[in-house]
Amino acid sequence: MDKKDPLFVGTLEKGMRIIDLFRTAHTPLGLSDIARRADLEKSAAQRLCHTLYKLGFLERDDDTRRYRPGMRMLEMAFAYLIQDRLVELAMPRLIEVARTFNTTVNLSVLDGVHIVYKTRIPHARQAYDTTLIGVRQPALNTAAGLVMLAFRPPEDLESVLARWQPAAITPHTTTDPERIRAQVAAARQDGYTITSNQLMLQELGVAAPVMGEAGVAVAAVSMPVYMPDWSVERVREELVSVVTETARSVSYACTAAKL
Amino acid sequence: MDKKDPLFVGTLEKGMRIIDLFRTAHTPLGLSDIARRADLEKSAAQRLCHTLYKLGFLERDDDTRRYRPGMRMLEMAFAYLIQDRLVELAMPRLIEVARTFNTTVNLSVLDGVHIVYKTRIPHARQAYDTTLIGVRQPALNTAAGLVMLAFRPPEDLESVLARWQPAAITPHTTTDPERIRAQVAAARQDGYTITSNQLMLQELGVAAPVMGEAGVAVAAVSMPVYMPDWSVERVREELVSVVTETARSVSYACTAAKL
DNA sequence: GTCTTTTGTATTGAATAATGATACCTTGAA
DNA sequence: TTCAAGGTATCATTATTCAATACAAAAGAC
Repeated sequence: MDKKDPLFVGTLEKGMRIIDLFRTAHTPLGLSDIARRADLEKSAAQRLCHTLYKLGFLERDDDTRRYRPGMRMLEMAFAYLIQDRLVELAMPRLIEVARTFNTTVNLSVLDGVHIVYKTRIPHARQAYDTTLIGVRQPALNTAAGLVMLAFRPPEDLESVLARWQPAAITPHTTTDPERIRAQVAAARQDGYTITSNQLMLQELGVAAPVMGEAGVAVAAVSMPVYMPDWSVERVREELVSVVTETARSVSYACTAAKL
Repeated sequence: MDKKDPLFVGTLEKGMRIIDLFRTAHTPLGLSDIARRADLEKSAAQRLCHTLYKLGFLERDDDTRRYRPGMRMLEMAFAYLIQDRLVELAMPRLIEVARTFNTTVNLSVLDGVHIVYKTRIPHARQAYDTTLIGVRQPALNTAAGLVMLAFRPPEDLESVLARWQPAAITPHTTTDPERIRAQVAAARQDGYTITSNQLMLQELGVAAPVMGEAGVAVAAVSMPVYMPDWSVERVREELVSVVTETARSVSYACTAAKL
């Protein structure tokens, strides 16, 4: 953050900034476009893209001359996940649940004002981007985010609320801080939470916390389902016990593994 | 590759080299270790790691002072996959098959002498690292790799054979080029191939090619199963039609989408 | 189809920013 | 406690990146 950090290698940061563009730009990008978006001189963008291309972190459409993410970016996910004990412990349990109840099951963690999906076992027909790992979503508009904040120190919630920039993604997206506080409080009581129509119409979410040591949530197990097949009532009856049990099972495994 | 490339940004390459270390080092690494493995001066490693850490591409265990992959590395997978039409088209079909036949289903592509898994729908109990995307495996020791090479120009196979460094990962791993040639030829006849005990004992693999335009394989659908539940015969009877049908279905979707 | 604008590519001198040597702290093993 | 190995901080030097520029090649406008 501080520009005067003598150990900070600016060139590397610029390169990563280019890579990072593709998290939000879901389409190939030309050189000028990249330069503009990453706030770089055209020549800098040229050199950095060229380098990333040579290294396999970017691919290039020779016709349009646009760059798009390269397969080395996919391989980085492996490098990350292979060291993630939490996912490793959770995986078999999530698979089992997905298979038994024939639903999608997600594992996510909190990161700033967002949650990030670490694992998704896709099972139903759903939008492509909701089957992918590494997705960021606003914590306060997801069941997983709310339930994690419910089982973390209150200052975490306040911190997220303070930095939160509410956006009404659907007509039913909650944007009122007070309603968020109420829902988090309820989640703390219940041990789970259910959301509806937050980021996508017809979508319901149910989540329960994975607890680490010190009684603090470190992750959340969540299941997305869709209306009209599902309703809040049916979720409460059929899925709440599933997510809470799964989350608890993962929690046990974590503490057993001293994680 | 050429050191005299005037557009090549060495600093960026060094940074990416550090990130890349974690693809093979499946454990946290200290600074000196990183410097050694990436062939960097200690001070360079220090600066680059510091930068990657600040950016969230590395995390740090404050006790051991070791670095490990950061969550931004996971998010890069999303950036990659969100632009991958092939995976997008294949995903619902793979999910469907996994659900119906209650098995794991993988989609992989060829990259040099390796295959890389782009999607895995995990379904059975299996080793953690075989559930992760972005994994690299030697093409000639996987059903997917063999079947892709069977439906590509012969020079591709020769090229891979030439660069191949056979390693007997299990006692039954094929290391004889002639046997590989024979198996690829058979795969071309049959439209599928079955492997056994190649990279893991008790493991069987069956794969069929996803064809792009020009009648060339662009990917492969594969299913791993395990003895003694499964045998080559049972795979032939029950799974061959599944993988070939799935692969064909994905192929159709690809050509329909002009991919 | 021609003209104009925008985008991509190649080259270069200048100076900034990365370098790597070194010295100083820490940590953990002996 | 000592010592070796690993981590951190600092700084003069110069190799590397930088930004300007010129050229080429597309893409749009008319």
